[in-house]
Amino acid sequence: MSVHSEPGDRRPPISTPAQTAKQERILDAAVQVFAEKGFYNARVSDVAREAGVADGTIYLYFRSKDDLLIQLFESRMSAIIERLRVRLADAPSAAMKLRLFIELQLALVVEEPTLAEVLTVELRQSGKFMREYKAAKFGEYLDLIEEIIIAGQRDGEFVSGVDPRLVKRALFGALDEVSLYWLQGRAGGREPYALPAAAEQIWNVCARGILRTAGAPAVLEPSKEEP
Amino acid sequence: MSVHSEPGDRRPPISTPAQTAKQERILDAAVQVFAEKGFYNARVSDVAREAGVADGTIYLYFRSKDDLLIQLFESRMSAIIERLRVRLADAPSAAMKLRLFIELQLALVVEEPTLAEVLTVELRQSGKFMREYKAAKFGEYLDLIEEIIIAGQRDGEFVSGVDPRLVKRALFGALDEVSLYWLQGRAGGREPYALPAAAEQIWNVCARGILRTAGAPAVLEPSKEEP
Amino acid sequence: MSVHSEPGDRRPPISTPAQTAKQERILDAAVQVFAEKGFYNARVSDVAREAGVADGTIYLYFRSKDDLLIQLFESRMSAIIERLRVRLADAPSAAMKLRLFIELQLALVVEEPTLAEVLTVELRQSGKFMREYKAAKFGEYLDLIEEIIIAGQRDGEFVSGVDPRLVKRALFGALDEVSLYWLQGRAGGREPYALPAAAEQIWNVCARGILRTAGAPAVLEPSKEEP
Amino acid sequence: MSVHSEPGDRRPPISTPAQTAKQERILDAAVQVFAEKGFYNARVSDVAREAGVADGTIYLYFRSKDDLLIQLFESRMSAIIERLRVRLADAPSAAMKLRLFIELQLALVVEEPTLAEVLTVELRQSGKFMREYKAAKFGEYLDLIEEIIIAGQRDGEFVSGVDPRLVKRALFGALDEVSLYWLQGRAGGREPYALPAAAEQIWNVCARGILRTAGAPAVLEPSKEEP
DNA sequence: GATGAATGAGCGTTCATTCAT
DNA sequence: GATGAATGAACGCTCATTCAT
Repeated sequence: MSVHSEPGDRRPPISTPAQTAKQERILDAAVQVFAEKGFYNARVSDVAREAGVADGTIYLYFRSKDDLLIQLFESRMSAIIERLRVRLADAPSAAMKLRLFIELQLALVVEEPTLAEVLTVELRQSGKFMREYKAAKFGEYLDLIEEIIIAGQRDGEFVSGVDPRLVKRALFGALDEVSLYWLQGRAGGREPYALPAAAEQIWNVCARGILRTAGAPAVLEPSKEEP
Repeated sequence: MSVHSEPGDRRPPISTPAQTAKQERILDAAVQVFAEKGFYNARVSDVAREAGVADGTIYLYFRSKDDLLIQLFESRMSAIIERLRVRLADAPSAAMKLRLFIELQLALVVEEPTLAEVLTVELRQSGKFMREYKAAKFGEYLDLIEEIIIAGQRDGEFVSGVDPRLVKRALFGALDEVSLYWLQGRAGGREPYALPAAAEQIWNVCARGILRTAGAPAVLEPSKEEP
Repeated sequence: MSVHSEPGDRRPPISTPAQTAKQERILDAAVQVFAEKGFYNARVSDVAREAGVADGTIYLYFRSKDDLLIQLFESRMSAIIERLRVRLADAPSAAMKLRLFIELQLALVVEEPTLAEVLTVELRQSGKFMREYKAAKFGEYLDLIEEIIIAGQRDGEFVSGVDPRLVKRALFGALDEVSLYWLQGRAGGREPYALPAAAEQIWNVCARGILRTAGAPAVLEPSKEEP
Repeated sequence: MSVHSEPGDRRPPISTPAQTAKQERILDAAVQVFAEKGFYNARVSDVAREAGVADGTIYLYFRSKDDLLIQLFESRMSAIIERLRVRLADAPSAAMKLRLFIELQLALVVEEPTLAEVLTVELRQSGKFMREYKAAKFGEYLDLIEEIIIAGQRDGEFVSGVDPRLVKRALFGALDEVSLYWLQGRAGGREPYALPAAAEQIWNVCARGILRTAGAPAVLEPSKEEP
């Protein structure tokens, strides 16, 4: 498999006004198929069948199977980022933004588990070759966290002793793994914890840590009653 | 394979005393190759060449390419778990154990980055089919965290408001992602943070959270000066 | 094949009106190749080259190499059985039918020696696994003989002291071996007997036996002058 | 696979006085294994395991897997031919000899079904490459029949209108196929006819044919009461 | 002589991609 | 643009054969 797209590729991505609906159909089908079988075990013809198009049609909209995964990632991440941006704008403080981010992130997993599965599990799967492509949108996503941390530190809400670049990674990893476990438990008939409750717990740990100490409340109040 | 092959044909794993060195050679080679190319993009003959054996020799020790990955995981995880257990036994408190766990975990990444790469990145890659096999050793690994949390809650060191099953996942995910980013940055010429320093920051967040509040020190002292 | 493949993945046989010509091309090629090299020594790519298609194309029409052999057998035997049925319908008596069967059978070997070679030699070759598949069409073929014997016994033309199930086997075996020898002699530059003449002799032995006895003509007259 | 033995082959067949017992053990094992799985589906290591020797030991006694089959054939056929010769010498007439041949042949199948299976089924299987090797011993075997026929014709016992070269083939084929069916039925839980009774019927057909005619007994008396 | 671990050529099968219709 | 039959490179795995011990 060619990992890197050739510069001389003949088939440029198409963006006809109405026929992009078909491109979207293919992307939706890819989400389903990749979530079910994994990227490497999914065949292009599986995606085609799921999308109700011919195998060759895939190649009118995507350069390759790899490109399908990349565009899937770009497309879905853009929507998620946009949505998060809008929602986060309303939160009055960095703490509230961060808490909301956690809640929204896990809510997304509940609302669109199939998409979440592909984004969390299968995107890692593509290993080496995805890393270059992933960077753009994935970095933008992570920057949402970083911006919150930086703002919180600047405004004195957050301690300054932590590197925002580290925290964004750690928080993303925590949410990702918690989501993954929930998704897999969902498929395997296991139900370890409710994701909304998990969001609250994760926030609490982020906010106050797990050490029991005098003079500091162990848990923050729920978001609705926040002053 | 043709219609005629009996299911019982499978070559059982060998465990000759001295020749198991060859099995180990193959596993080491697999770590290198899978880390470099990813499981799905690695060919069995790549592993054979790296191990300095013929292709067919692989199949004297492993049932299939999949089995090679599974045994790799089992073998390496067992060693890591054992090592962690021994080191953690010395720590005097749950807090110290947890801090040590984080440090040791990230130290492992620095010491054996190739192994870490396979364990964090490529094992997720095998997607659906690895999940069953992964369970055993991976669960054992996660239980190391869970046990620390439970003990800490029982002894009053940790707050009781968090589900240990959730925390173990979240912490693992955080460490995993932080490791992954460090590993990838290493390959890509990027150097975002030193892993030992990252361990300290992660511990601080786990311990005290990121909220700046009066009456509680924002950062815990480094481990050497810990009472 | 890897662990992940669903059992239902199998490509079903296609039966597009015009493209079935390609299936026929492949079967013809398989007859040639199997006759020349034998089933086990023939490679799928040999058949593909002979048919003028790519290797993968074989698998658009046949599930496996084994399936190719099975379908070859079914297809060619069906045609032969049909042809025999039509020709045998005209024969006025059981004796004439049996004689005609022998003649037609050996004539087929002369007309289509390559096909005959595969049918007599190579089909036996697939050993254990063909036995189940062979049963259907092969049994139907043998029943042509059995029906003639039974009718002849019922009508008093044939002696009743022989088991039709035995005779059909014995006659088939005799014809098969005689054909095989002729086919091999053909390839090896030997010419032991003309097959049409052999048909007459076999019929004579079947009809009257080889014992010379008074009161019964040792040989029956040729079929054209039969009253 | 190399079909033809190279003239430069290094390993000449061995015939140490006592250790030939091991060669015999291997041949016996080969009979069992080839009968069970077929020549092409049997592995050399299967034969080695059955014989209780190491894989490599096979190659101390046989040049190749093919050679093992050839020597198996030569060895077993020699024994059978010798045995038949001795028994046939006692028969007083050509007719009695032929009848005895049929009886002995089918008796052998009952006595040593495994050997019979290999000889009738699996030897055909080796297709092209066996043909050259087969000739010698197989021809000698067939000549037993031919000699009987020729003698019978010369002495006026048998009609002269049939080619002995043809009859030997036809009779062999009939016996072979009848044996094969019996052997397969034996494995498949079917029991179509007893082989001793089949011998009598086949002899009757050979002797007198199946046509019912006045002035000639339809069935010959059993062998004990033969004048 | 006997062993059996090691070899590596060989092959059946898959599937991303193309292109004639 | 859409199709899907055709392509053929690629790869996992097998097993006859060898050879160091």
